[in-house]
Amino acid sequence: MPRYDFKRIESRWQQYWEQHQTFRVDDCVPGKAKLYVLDMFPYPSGEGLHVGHPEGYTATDIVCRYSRMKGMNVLHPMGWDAFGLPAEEFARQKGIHPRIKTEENITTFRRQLKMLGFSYDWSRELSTTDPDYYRWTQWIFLQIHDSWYDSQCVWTGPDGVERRGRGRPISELPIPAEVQAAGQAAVRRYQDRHRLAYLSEAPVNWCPELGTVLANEEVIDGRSERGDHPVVRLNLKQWMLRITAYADRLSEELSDLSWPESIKYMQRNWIGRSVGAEVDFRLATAEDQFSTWTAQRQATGFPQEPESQVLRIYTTRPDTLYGVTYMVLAPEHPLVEQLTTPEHRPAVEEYRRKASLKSDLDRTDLAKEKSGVFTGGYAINPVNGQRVPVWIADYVLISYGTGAIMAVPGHDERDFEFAKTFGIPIVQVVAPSHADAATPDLQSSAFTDYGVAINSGAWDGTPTAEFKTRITADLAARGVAREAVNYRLRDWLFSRQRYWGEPFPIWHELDAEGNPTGLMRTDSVESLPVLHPHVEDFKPTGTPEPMLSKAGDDWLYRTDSDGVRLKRETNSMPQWAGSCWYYLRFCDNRNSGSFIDPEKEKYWLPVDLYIGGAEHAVLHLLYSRFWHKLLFDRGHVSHPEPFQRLVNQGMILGENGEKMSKSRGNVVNPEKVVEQRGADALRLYEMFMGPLEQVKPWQTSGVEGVYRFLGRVWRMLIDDRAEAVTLDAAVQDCPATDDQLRLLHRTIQAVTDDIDRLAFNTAISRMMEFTNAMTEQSVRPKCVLEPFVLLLAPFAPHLAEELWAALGHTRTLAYEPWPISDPAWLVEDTVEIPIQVSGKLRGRIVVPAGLSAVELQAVAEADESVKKLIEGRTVVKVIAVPGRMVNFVVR
RNA sequence: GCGAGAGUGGCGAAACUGGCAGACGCGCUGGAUUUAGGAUCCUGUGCCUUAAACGGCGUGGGGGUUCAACUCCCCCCUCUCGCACCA
Repeated sequence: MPRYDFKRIESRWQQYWEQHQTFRVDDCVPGKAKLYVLDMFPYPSGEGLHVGHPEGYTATDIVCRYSRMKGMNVLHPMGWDAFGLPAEEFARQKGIHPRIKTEENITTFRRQLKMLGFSYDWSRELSTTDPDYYRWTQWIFLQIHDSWYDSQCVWTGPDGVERRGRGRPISELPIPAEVQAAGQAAVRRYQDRHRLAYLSEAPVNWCPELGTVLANEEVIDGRSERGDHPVVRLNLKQWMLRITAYADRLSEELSDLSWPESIKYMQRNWIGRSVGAEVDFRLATAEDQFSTWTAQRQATGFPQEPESQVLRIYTTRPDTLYGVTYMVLAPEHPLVEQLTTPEHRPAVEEYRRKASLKSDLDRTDLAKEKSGVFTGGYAINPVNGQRVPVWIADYVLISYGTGAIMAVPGHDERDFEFAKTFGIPIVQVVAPSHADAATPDLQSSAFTDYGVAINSGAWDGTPTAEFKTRITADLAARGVAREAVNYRLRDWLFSRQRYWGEPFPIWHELDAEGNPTGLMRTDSVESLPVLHPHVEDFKPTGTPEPMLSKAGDDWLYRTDSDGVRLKRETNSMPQWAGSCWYYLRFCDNRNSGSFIDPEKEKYWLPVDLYIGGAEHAVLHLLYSRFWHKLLFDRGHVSHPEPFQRLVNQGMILGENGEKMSKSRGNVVNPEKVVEQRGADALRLYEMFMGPLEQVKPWQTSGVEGVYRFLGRVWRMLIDDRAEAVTLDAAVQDCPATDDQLRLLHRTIQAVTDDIDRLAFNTAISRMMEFTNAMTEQSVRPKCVLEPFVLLLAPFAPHLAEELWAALGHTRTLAYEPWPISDPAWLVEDTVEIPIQVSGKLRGRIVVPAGLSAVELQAVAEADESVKKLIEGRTVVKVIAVPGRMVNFVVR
């Protein structure tokens, strides 16, 4: 009667774990090593769980269950990244508050995850939408807002490492005397400009339909990624976080992390550090002013900001200055107005208008032909006094470097293309350094390699690398250039106009007429969280006016104790905010006095193993590191990095080998699989499919396979013809045979090694081999089966618990010691050795184990079958590898 | 274009440091049990030749190193992912 009834078994043990709080973990347990294993917490979508979720979650669960059995104190939490647009869109369509829909979705996700038997400590559950949680998200924002970046500060952190650059309290920002003299308001404005969270007016991607600005990554071909709505560029005042201040540390400190190289590469690439020079070109308004200006510069040096008559460019190739034949400004560049001559004005205006409608992403589309217009203006090349025409073109971005370039078509692909399109001269100033190298054909493509200088006056013959540093130094001495570092990374646009995100703890001061003065105040820490206001409907305003501005006056306005009238900030934070620090809150999710207790932070952090999809390579994982470093600088956390080891699970494809999607009709619903074959079967199958990090297609027949295996394990121990759950007659309390012990210990060894390597697929195959061999035995000793059940437990915990109980145990096996393999049983008495003749397999002999090379050769040579193989041949050489093979090399 | 990873049976895959290629599972062949189906158990299963493999060929293709190569080196092809006017 008791077939393998997974429904009964799984619900029984899930109830047991819940009732006994089996996986509740204490903080700071003395004498036990800690292990913090983290899953990327899900966005609880209305769709419910996807088969991709249990893949990573099962992997971490195996590691956790295994590590507990090895005696470690394991933190394994789960929560919800639940702010975001979908719930708000739903609210807009159905008129139901996003919180209600969000809670409904969380309930579904929680039920589905519990159904899979993951050993989470559910008492640590959190949602980014809980006021108790986002209270601290707002608090961290205030920490960022209260900080400035002192790039010169040299200091030693609690990790004992000396660093340059530190986020420091704004109160410690040195205020220049002239600012101080200008009064309190000037000082406050000065501070605001230096904060790590600041307001800035910049062109952004505005999506009227969604009612919010979007990050560049969220815009595809001028339309929103979500919903495919049009996106326009608007100048809007937005909150920015100064992540660029941390660019160097974010890039450099990657090297100590155990992360996939590809992810580190992507982050470094995203940060995109480049070293070059800023060079000033005097505008050619009147020839004679150039010499006056250079003489002046020689005396005063290179100024922080260029004068109004000067065009500052950034280049990584100052060695090609003699090859400059034109210059390009981004269409938005402030000097365009001044440079444009009357006859070129209409064309320039038209070009600027068109460019303003394109997003950065559109403009950087490589497939596009180069475009641009001549301004009519000229600048003077500081190396040789040549007049150079100045163009505007959208291949130069205002947001990178100085928003202006010197163009060297001979040695830059983009400039080459542009020069070809507009018939601008191309001058060669670099030649290949090897005399025998072919002369580059500058009619067909640019020569971008390093080489030696030519056509560069006295510099001719200087190698590129040397030339770069020397000419930069030379121009710097003349006050017209300086060394400069640039980053591809931009400051993080941190505000959205949505309702369903964290409100900012910021107030704007109003003057007597009710207009903003530009000065701001923050909510006190005690008054957090800033809760969401009631709004009548969730329709976007249709203007860049944030959703929160629909709130009533009681939420929007107040008068401070000093009588100053204040208006609330009505933007909200992006979804990344909550996911930036959730791993910290899991250590101490009930703390009402602080975002985390320092003792607990010190105990649990950093995360030892973080498993999730690669899609967060540069967003979540970079933002999190940034926040963590700021908290580190401000003394709130003790370790400079949050995630020590990162593993990316590979995507699970549909049965047809394509990405799973509703439109392709190849989506597998994990809940259905659990219903038909059980949670243990789903867990086991997802781990058996192949290596964790590999992309792999779903095979329903594969689920059948592991399900059959679970049935075989069941029948290996349980009499499935009996009425109740009874051990099979073959399972006996007797000593094991040598063969059985060898099998057991080999399996223990292999499964243990495989879990350590996260090679769960091979671990499972070893357990299958064990089961196949043991099932053949008519007597199956308990002392062999018990350790096996423990090995199975991390993979198929429900079945393992049930079998453990059937074996007579009354308590959960979750904390039973992990079996240890006895080396004595890992060695065989005899081994089969392949015999090769000249490298080809020709036979096999059975010999005692542990023979040395010399002994093995002697035994092989004495063997009759081997003698036959080499009969009549001349053996030139014999190679014997102990335990492996013998090779007779014959002529 | 640049960067990274990967190409092994009909399919998912294994092979740790160069040492028996294809473990384990799916599928398929034949059989047992069964009224039948299902379930379960047993058997075989890289390809070719063959009555049979103790023969030949086999890890994307070509070359090389080595007694020995999926593994190391060189060239080429294909696929996946990431980046892609960042001066």
